[in-house]
Amino acid sequence: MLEDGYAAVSSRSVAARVGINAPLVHYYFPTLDDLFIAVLERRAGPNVDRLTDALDSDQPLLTWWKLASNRRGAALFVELMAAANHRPLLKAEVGQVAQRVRKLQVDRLPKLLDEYGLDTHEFPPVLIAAAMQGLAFGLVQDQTAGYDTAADDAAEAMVRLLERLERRRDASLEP
Amino acid sequence: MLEDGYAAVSSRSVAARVGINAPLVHYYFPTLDDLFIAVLERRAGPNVDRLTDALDSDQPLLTWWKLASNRRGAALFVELMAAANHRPLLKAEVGQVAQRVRKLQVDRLPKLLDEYGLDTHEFPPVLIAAAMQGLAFGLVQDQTAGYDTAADDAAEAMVRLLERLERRRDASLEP
DNA sequence: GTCTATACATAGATAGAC
DNA sequence: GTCTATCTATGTATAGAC
Repeated sequence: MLEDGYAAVSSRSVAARVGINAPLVHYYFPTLDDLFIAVLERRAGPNVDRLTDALDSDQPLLTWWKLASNRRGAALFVELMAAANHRPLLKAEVGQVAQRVRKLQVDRLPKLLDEYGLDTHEFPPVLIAAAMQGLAFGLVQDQTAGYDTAADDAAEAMVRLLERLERRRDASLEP
Repeated sequence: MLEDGYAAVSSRSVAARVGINAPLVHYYFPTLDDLFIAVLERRAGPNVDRLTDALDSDQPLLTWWKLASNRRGAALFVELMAAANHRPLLKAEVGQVAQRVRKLQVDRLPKLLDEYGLDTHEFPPVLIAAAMQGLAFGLVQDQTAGYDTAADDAAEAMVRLLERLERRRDASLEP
């Protein structure tokens, strides 16, 4: 899926990779939808756990940012998004995962933003959440594609910005 | 492509839509790569022009934001990204377009950010550019998928934030 | 330009032997 | 569980008539 795109995932290609025959893939996953959904499910659980840990860590925003900047995760996400566009069952699953993640973030952000000294009226939690995810995704996508070095510069600037915020939070929490 | 994903774009499916025969598609576009690249090229030109106009308008950031929030554009972008993952020729074209857009943005942002009263040291142009694109893309993607209303809330918050910035710029430009 | 006919690869999925 | 054999649909692409 990462190498050749979701369209290259077939019972035959999967079977060849694992060294079995195509019909056996259908024995475990009756339809390809089942297989795609299984891929999503297997990733979703651990990722939600990692996000939870990040938001509970010493440097919530910075740790979250690094998590969201994972290249494999972003690449897989593109494929799942594109695949979901014409696989209704998969689309519903992606939607459920997205909601769980968003809820987790929005529940914890009000307290965190306050600690960072950010005005939640000017920067609503839901906007911060979308910005973190969207920006990380966009930068990683650019970096992976290797279009130019602008994305690298932006990523470094973002890390510096978050480090400043973490220092500010530390200072306000332990005066 | 928007309805069923890039994988559903075949000489047969395209021909059926336009009411011609499959081989005729190959007459105009020898390979499918040529067809995908033509789709990209036809969109790219006008979009770069629209972005240029936006950055030259009365409300540069707000106009740019609305442009970046276009649903059709975002959906098409997902498909082209995913398709480009396993079509080297298309990938190179996407890369060139991305560079042109990024350069346009980064060239004009320093002056604009100054007018908006934003410190370019704290918020480098390349970071702002990536944030605008990434955030808009993420929100539109969520909205199109219809996962929940969080994306709508975030989009509204973003527009309000940008409107405040535009007012601040107006005040500083015509005192 | 546009068509029919066709070559050839690969897809999803099932039947049934072992 | 795992296999072989197979059905049927669809894909990219080309040859060659009109």
